[in-house]
Amino acid sequence: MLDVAKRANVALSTVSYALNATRPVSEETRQRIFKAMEDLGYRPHAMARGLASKRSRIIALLFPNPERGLGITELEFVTNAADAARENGYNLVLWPSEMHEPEELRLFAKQGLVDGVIVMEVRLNDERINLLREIDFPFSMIGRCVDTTGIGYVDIDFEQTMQEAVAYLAGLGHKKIAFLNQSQSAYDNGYGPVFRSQAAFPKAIQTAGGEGISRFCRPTPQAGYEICNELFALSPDITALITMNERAVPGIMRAIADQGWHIPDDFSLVVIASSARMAEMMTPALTTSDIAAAELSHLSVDLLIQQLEEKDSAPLQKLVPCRLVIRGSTGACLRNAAEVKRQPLVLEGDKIPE
Amino acid sequence: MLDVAKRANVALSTVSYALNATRPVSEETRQRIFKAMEDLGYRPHAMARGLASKRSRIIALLFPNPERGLGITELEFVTNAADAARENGYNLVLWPSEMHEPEELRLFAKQGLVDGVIVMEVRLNDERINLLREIDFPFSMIGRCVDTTGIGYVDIDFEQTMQEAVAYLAGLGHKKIAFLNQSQSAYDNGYGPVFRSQAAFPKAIQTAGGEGISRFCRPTPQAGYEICNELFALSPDITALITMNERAVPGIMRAIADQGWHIPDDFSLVVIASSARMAEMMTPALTTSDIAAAELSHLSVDLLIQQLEEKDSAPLQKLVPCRLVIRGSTGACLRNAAEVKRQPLVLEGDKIPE
DNA sequence: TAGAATCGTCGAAGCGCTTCGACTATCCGC
DNA sequence: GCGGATAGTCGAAGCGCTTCGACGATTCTA
Repeated sequence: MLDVAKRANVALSTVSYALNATRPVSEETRQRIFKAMEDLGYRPHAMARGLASKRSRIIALLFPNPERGLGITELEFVTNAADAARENGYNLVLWPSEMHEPEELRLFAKQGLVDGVIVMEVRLNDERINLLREIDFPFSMIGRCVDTTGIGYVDIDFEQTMQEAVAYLAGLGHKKIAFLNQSQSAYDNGYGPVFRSQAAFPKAIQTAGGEGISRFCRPTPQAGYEICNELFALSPDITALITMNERAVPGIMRAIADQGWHIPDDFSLVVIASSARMAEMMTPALTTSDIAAAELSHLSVDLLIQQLEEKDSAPLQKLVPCRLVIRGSTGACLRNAAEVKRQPLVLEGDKIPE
Repeated sequence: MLDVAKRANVALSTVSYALNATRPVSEETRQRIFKAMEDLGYRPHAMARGLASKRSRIIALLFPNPERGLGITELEFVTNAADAARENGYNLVLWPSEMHEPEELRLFAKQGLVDGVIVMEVRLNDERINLLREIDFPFSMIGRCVDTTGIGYVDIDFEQTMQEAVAYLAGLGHKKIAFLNQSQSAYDNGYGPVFRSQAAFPKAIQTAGGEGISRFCRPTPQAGYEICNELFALSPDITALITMNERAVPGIMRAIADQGWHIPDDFSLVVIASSARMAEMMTPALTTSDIAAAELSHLSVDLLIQQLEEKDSAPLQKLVPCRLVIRGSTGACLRNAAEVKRQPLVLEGDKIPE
């Protein structure tokens, strides 16, 4: 840096000002400095910069153990967070779940390596959040806890998402709709999506009219199979099912087939808070309500960085609904129609070149 | 740190020596120092440490755009790399594909933010590797290029993986086996897995006896469907198919069903370089050869760090075969048997609690 | 038992930046 | 035409660590 300064005939500090725009520098000098940097192939040293300015321009993503779901959505979160960070001139480090213990987290926060963190898979009552608040460490959330006053978050709009899914099915003529949530234990542990969708379902049913029935279900095909069998035995008049349990889907489809029903003519299936990738793997391709992972992820990063750079601005909070994508697993119920016109099978996913 | 030193009645430097074990410190003093650190809740500042020592203890993962495959494996790579880094006292930053341009990469390497990088999805002739070699920046690879002299890598052992898959099918009595690779363009672009598996297939067939036929296929259900139809028209005596093309699988299964064949009684299907998650989503659950993503990822990190810490040790190179997991999509071919005993349908994936 | 080797510790000099206070030159309003 | 802003620049003091050379105190060796 000293070399750059010499070559441009200015003081060391002026180079710094030109670099960070922290103080005005005449256009002419600026040009000269940048030219010198170019000539010398100079790059400011990240560590030195971080030490002196007390801002590392690194943020951390508190990443959960990828256990539920298919993992594609999680991957999208990660890659998009890294992208968003990069666009803002930041770096993104991954802090795996082993670091989420409050004590560990406190230590890492104190290390000064990162300027702030993004917390994923926030529980309704999350001790990580409590800690971060307590030590006044900057953060934003993907998901949200109960008391969100004064902190920034983005989350899926479960109400809206559920509303749309139910309305769509009701519009198709379905009168009795089932909802298969994730596991009871996830609900008991205060996992937000399970809690919120569980609450949103009856509301949506009420709005749309008709009848609803909901169940929890462990994330396995077997569990999906069993619960659906129970459900169909109890209420054979169910004609459509909404689930947020990706892992159970093969079991659900199996149970439907066991009833002698054909999707979508006899039974409609929609998977919410899912991903397009997985929907396209099934036959028929599944109607889903996809998580806008890229958008959520980008937003959460922007939120945090905004908080980091302008301390005055009120933290943003935003809900993003899932995007309903209609594929081959939904339609009007023709189960008891005299003459059934079978729909052609939909093989989706042919939009990706190569 | 000065406070710690005072409290323990030693010099600043002695605290540093105790912390890093760079010079001997008497057990007694050490105890006193650590006690003082504990009392004061002291944590060394990562940036300062990095600046002074010229080692940031941060490594970067050059992460590809997740386009092919289902993304689950990629996710495993990422999370396990972060874990492995943590276990070694390192942090892992993600460098998305926008940073892979040689010029970008050169700039970031110069910034001194990271000590080394792990390159994923290495092509046979990869300019990122050429650059890193040229500027003598520490790195290791997941995958490998053509000339691997003197550099550390881990990769899937495609020969072994293919060998096992073919041998397994041959052992079941299959005489004519097809292989559906990924796209021709991936092959032309020098994408290692496509290239190596393409070479490994005929070899494996030769070893096992029997007949083989292979095709490239774009990663879409539609493409899988079309190519299989061609294949079956050409050689109706094919009784088993191996594919490395996850995205094409629904189309493949559809084509098999269109022939009136039933899996696994009439036709066997195995997906190689895949993931358990996806196999369990299909009905029947698919026999796969799973990528040991966790192992590969861990190894690549260990490799890099070892290189970083002891410059003398020769770089390790290691091939890890995929793990063949037999599920419901493979069996002896009963297609022309007089009396067919249909196998019970396998619904897998019920091993994950909750 | 002298000299060498080793152990444990200290003080000080940076690492490559940012930022603060100070200084000069220019511009404005009245 | 004079006081007070403001633009543009400089020098120096750190940021919180590591590491080097030095030095007294032990222990070992012939």
